[in-house]
Amino acid sequence: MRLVIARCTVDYDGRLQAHLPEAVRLLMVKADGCVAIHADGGAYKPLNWMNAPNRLVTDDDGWTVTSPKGETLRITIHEVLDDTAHDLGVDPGLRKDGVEAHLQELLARDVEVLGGGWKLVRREYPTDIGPVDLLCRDDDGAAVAVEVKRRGEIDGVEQLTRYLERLDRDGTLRPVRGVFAAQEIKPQARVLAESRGIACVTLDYDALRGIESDHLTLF
Amino acid sequence: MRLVIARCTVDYDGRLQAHLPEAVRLLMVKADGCVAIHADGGAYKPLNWMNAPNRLVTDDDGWTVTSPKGETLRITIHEVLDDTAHDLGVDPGLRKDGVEAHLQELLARDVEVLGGGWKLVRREYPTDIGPVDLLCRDDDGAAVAVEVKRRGEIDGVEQLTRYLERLDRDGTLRPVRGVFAAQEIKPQARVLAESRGIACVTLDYDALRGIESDHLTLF
DNA sequence: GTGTATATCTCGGGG
DNA sequence: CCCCGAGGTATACAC
Repeated sequence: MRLVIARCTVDYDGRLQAHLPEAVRLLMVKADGCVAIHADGGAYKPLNWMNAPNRLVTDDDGWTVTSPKGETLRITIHEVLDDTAHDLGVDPGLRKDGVEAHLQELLARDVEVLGGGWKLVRREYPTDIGPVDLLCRDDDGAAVAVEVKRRGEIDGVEQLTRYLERLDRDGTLRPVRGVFAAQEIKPQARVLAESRGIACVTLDYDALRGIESDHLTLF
Repeated sequence: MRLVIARCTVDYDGRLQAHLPEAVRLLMVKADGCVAIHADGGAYKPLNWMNAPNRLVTDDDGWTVTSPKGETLRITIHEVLDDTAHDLGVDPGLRKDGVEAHLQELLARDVEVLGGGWKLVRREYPTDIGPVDLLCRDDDGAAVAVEVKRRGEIDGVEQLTRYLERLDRDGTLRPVRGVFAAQEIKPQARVLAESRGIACVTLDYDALRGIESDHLTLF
């Protein structure tokens, strides 16, 4: 991600036409090529932008961004006040479903729901391709990776499979079993999971909440 | 504007709950207090954000942002890779050309584009469920309600239909015809409109501007 | 303030 | 690819 603070004027011609008079602004260029021009206010929406894919050409006076759809964004740069770049890597992504987030939290508190004597090692256990929802140890001390979903579909099984493949390279964990836990598991996902030796568990959200309530009442 | 590149995890609790696992991201704090968390891709929308007004409190482990509406954004900062701040000043603002308001304005000046002898009664003619874009009288003095859109889709036809139903209750206007005017009209919208006796007109923005220019040159 | 309509809406799912 | 629907929609404007 490249961040440039510059005094600039901007002209956009595409779905409409827009013009920004000369002022100091932030120019943000992301790794996927998208460009956004931010003022120092006005919520998160930029004044002007171009979504990926597009082509950025620089010259002595500024930048020209063109998209395959025929949009053009011309940024005339009068003065550069700062210019930095950072490699952020691929983001593991947002977990946005309130129910799913809560499911993971509830399950983390009561991993014994998955098996008697199980212990939680940690939530969001990191691997180099992203975090596993839960890493546990079963009653024999064997490692178990758990993927939690609200609706269990094939891509969730694929995701867990990739994590298992990574975790299995760690000698302190190997062998790592997998558990696919969801409120509802699609038949195709169940077939795929079980063909890979991944256990499927159907979660009862209300029952988990009930368990939570019981624990809370203990205190 | 403060720009921080940091390895962080994020939890939002408000209108929903959301969680971001640990990764390197851009934290943007604008002068009005709003906070946005960007990954290195995915258009201009941040992964997570908090609009102004809000309160930002920092501690040893990160930031806590709270809004008056009871939302909280917790940013746990594991490592700071960069931290800069710039005073951008107040932006002179964006000038747009070609949005629906402009189309409506152009058409209001030249309602004869819709039919010879037509007269504008008023723009934004009020009904009890919202304003009609244009109310006109045709060459026979009959009332015509015009809905202007940049892109004519089904919901625009529904909107005009609701207005027509209201206007038709007014004895001084009844019967009221409808015209759906847009730069581009989707086939489904056209079919629905015509099935309801609503005429469709495709607008040529450049031509309307040309007409405007001609008028201007007359002065 | 509440309500309505717009947006370079964005973003994701399904056909 | 388009169509359709939801969004932590945000934003402007009228009542």
